[in-house]
Amino acid sequence: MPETPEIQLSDTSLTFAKGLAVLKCFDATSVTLTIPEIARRCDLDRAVARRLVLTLVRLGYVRQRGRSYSLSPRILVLAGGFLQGRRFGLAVQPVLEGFATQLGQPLMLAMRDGFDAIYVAHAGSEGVMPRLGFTVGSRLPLLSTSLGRALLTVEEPATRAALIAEAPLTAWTERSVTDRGRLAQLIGAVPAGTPVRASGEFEPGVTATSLGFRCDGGELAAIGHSSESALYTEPGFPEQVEATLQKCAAALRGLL
Amino acid sequence: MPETPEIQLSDTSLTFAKGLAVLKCFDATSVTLTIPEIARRCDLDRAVARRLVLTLVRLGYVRQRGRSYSLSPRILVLAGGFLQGRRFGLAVQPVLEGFATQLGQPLMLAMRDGFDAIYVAHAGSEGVMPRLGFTVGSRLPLLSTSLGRALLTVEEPATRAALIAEAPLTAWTERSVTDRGRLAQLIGAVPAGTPVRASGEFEPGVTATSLGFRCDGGELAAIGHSSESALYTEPGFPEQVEATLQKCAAALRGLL
DNA sequence: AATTTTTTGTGCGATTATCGCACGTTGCAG
DNA sequence: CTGCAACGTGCGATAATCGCACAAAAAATT
Repeated sequence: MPETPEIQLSDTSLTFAKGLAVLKCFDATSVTLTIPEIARRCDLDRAVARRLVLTLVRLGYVRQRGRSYSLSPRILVLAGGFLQGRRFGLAVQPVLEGFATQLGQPLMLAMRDGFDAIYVAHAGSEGVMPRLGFTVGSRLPLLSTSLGRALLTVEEPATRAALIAEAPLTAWTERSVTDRGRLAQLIGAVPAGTPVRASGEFEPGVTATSLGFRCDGGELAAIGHSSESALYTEPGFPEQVEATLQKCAAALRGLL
Repeated sequence: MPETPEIQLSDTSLTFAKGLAVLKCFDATSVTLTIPEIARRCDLDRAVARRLVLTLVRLGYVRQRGRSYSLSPRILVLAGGFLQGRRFGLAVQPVLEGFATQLGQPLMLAMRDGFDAIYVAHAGSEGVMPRLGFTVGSRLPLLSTSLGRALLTVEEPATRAALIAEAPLTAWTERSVTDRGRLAQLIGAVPAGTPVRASGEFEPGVTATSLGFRCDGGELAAIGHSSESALYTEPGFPEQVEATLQKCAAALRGLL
């Protein structure tokens, strides 16, 4: 199990949970939804879904256009609470930008959330974003990306093993590693702070190197670099990337 | 009134609204909160606050560390639904990046949310972000920034007047315009598509130019540029900025 | 260090907000 | 124009929520 909710069963608010499910069902593929659609997706009665959606409308998180509903930019304010509270704008982003321009290559930062790695920041994004369409909040598969695997290397051994055993394992390309045993070999026992490389497993022709690190506050994160695989054949390039990642991790360790 | 919720009173879920208030009270200045603090901020009974927070913990939106609670990265997934749904990663960001590098200057994109302008994207952020600490989801005052005022210029005249009359008006610097009458002169009657400039009103020594636009889908947005005021004395620079903003707005109009 | 005072965590019954059925309506297709 | 299906919404029964009261912990005071 990824999180340890310590089994707090029924002193949680059911209505609130349903409401959050409604909010969550506005995802990347569902820009606008009608009330019946929402009810079906969340397995709610139409009347219930209606009341919850109207609550979101009244509070400004959702906009109504005729009979269809869509998220309003206000949802970003919630994310802003997280980002600004941890000083992503003031402290993290500048560090990332600095090392990205020094390396001349994009860098990205991710944190784990359950079975996913979540994109939390990036710098020098000219190359990577248009191709993959990543934004803040994008979810990456934990086991099929170097960022995700790097996050695993700093996890407690028990958690690491559990995640390798249970996290979804999809074949994205023909080079994807789909054998959990092989994954355990790759990242099951490496010491924390080992750079992780993946070539063409998630996206053909793209190689990525990532480094997980444990922050002073205890938070886990991973920084990564992604570029065309060809670049990695240039002498010294992999070493340069890894050195930058190490320095960047060291700089970020105290900030989060 | 900014939004028109059309007075849907009591077919909204009270519990859900309270839960969202709890989620919202984790803002930039409150990274970690205890249950009693949350209860006080949201004016809730401690037991109620507890149940709502534990719900957030169980669903993974909040992390518990001893007696204090803080947002988890999962909150970004909600924002990701908005960002990816509108193709910010795939379509919007590349356009922004393109024009930003062409101009050699940072560009930023904002949308209105009530009395605030909300930062939704930026490109070429080396200069502006470290200084102001803006992130996706940052809230800017509508009347005191060029981005905010540009958003007003594309609003319906009635809404525009209402916002000029009612939106908060804080003096950020000594150059801030704090007279609503003067603001009405500046932006109350200009035609949609007029660039808006502000010099040192929000931040001393910084001049910003912004342009509001109405997208094909009806969404309102504004793109802006911000730089040291000195740059604007170079001949041709203001014109170059405005031309870029116009082209960028035209390119974005069909995307949102 | 011991005691007082304040603050916090949580069980339980009354009450109230919520659920989901039912009906009336709207949009769509034949 | 008619029939059908999907949708929006009032209302009573019911179950989830509220907030009090108590216990425990922490903090402040003596």
